Amino acid sequence: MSDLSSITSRIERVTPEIAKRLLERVVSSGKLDQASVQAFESDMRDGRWTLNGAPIVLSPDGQVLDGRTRLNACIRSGASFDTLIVQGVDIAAFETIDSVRKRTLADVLSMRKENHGRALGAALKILWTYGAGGTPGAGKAPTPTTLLGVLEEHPGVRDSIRPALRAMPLLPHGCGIALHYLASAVDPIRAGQFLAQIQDPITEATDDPVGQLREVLMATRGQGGARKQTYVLAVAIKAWNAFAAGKAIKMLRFAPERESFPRVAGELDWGPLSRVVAPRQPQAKPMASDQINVRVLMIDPALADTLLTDRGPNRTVSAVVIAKYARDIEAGRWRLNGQTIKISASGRLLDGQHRLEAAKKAKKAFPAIIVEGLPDGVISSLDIGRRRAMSDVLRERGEANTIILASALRWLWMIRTGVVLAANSSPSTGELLELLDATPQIRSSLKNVAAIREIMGSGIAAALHCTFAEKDAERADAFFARLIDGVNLAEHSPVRHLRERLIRTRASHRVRLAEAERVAISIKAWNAFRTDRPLQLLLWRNRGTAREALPTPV
DNA sequence: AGGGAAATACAACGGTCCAC
DNA sequence: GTGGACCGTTGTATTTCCCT
Repeated sequence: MSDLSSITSRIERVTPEIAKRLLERVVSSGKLDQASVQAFESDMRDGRWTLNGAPIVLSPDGQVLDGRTRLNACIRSGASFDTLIVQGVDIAAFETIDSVRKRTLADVLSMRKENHGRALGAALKILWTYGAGGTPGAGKAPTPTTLLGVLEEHPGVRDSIRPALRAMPLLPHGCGIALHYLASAVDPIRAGQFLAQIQDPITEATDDPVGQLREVLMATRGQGGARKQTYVLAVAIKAWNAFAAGKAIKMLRFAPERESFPRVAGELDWGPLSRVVAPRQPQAKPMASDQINVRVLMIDPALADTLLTDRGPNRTVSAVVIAKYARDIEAGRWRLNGQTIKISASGRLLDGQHRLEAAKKAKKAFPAIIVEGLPDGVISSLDIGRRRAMSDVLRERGEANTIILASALRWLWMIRTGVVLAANSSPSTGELLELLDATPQIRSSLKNVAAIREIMGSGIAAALHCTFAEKDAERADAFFARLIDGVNLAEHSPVRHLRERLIRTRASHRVRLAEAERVAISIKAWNAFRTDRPLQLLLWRNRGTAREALPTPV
C-alpha cells in the first residue's frame, strides 16, 4: 500500500535552531494558541517534557503539517526536546484529522491509580491557583501537566486526604484537602482538630470560628458549582485564621466584590507552598529512544480488539466520536495522517481508544502508526493543544469566508443526512471536505445569501440555497431574493409566511426557533413556492401524534 | 464586500451531593 | 469507591458587529 510505504519515522532531539529551520516551512497559517505555547514552553525549560509519542508531522518534502505549537515553545524556552518525527504524510490526508477530545485531570489521575482522584484533582487545582496568588474556583485551569508537577513537589497533599474526610460532607472533600494541607504547614495538630470539629463541634459558643463555619456550610449545602467553591474556601480560610490565633468571630462571611481572597496567616513560614509555582530544576533525562518502537501498519478489527483488551484504565468513550470515525474508516476516507496510537512500556493504551473502537465498529482495517514503549507518565501531556476547527482547515486550503463556509457545509451535511432531527451526530472533517468537493457550488450559494443576516443565519441559508438550487437554480435565486427584500409578496405567498416567521422569531431571543424547525419550514415554504401553491399556514409539527418527518425538497 | 473582532447560544464539562 | 443527578461554568461554533 503506497499510503504506508511512503511514511518514515524517527526519534530526534530538536534544538531551538532545528525548530527555527522547520518553522520556516509551515503549511498552516492559523493563529497559535498562546496558552498552550506557554504551557509547553515552561515544561520544556523546566525539564518536565518527555518524549510522548505525539509526532511532529512533515509532508514528503519536509513541510511542517503538525507541531507548530511545540516548535514555537522550543524556540521560546531555549531548550531542546525529544520527539517522534513522522515524514511523508500527504497534506490532503492530514487535513482529515479530526479535532480531538481533551483529557481532563481526573482522567489522568484515575489512570495513575491515585485514590480519591477527583477530590485530589480539585485540591491540586485549588493549591496551584492559591499559590499563584489567584482566586480558587475562578479563572483558567492550569494544564494537567502543571498540576501533576504540583503533586510531585508536594506529595504530602495525599496525607491531607484522610483528615479532610472527617469534615465530609459538610466541607467538600477537595476544599478540605487543600485547606488541611495549607493549615498543617502552620500547625499540623490544630489543623487536624479544625477539620474534625467541623463535623463534631466541641462548643456551643456562637462566636466560635468553627461553629460559624458550620453555619455557613449548612446554609450553602445543596448548591454546586465553582462559585460555591470560592466562597466556601474563603470563609474556611478566615475561620481557620481565627481558630489558629484563638480568636472569636462574630459574623463569618466573604464578599467577593469587595474583598480580595483571604490568605492563610503565617504565609512566610510556608516553605512548601511558596514553591508551588516555582520552576523545577532541569534534570538530565536518558534518551529513551532505544526502548521505543514505531510501526506503520494496517490495524484490522481483530488487532484493534487485542490492543483494546487489558490495556488499563482509560477515558470513558464517546459514542458520537466512535461513530464519526467508524464512518470515515468504512468509507475508506481514513488516511494515514500522522496521528499515532500510543502504548506505554507497561502495555497500557495511552492514546487511540476511539480509533480502535471505530475499527471494530466499522469491521474494517485502517492505516496507523503505533508507538510502543513510552513512559507511562506521558499521558498527562497528550491532547492538551487547541482543537483544529473546520474553518482552520479551509483557511489553510486557501478558501475565503471560511467560518461561514464551514458553517454552511456543516448545515448541508446535517440536512442531507437528516441529522437535523436527531442532533446526536456530527460530521467529521473528512466528510465535510468530501462534501465540498462534491458540492463546489456551495461557494456561490454563500454569495446569494450574503444579505440575509436580518432573517436567518448565513450558514444555514447557504446550505438551504444550495439544496434548493439543485432542483431549480433560477427559482432558488428568486426565492432567496424575495426572502431577503420582501418585495411584492402576496398575502398567502409562502415566502412571505417564511420571512415573517423567521424575522418574528429572530427578533425575540427567548423564542428562538429550534434548528430543525427552521430547516423544516424553509423546505415547506420552498416546496409551495416551487409548485406555485399559496399557503394559508406555515406549520411543522415535531411532537405529538401528528408528528411530521423532515420534508423533502421538490 | 471582505475579513477580523466581539458577542452570543449552547453543548460539554467540572465539581459536588447522594445513593448504592 | 463509583456512577448518576444536578447546578453552574467554560469552551466552541456560530452570529453579529465593525472597520477597511
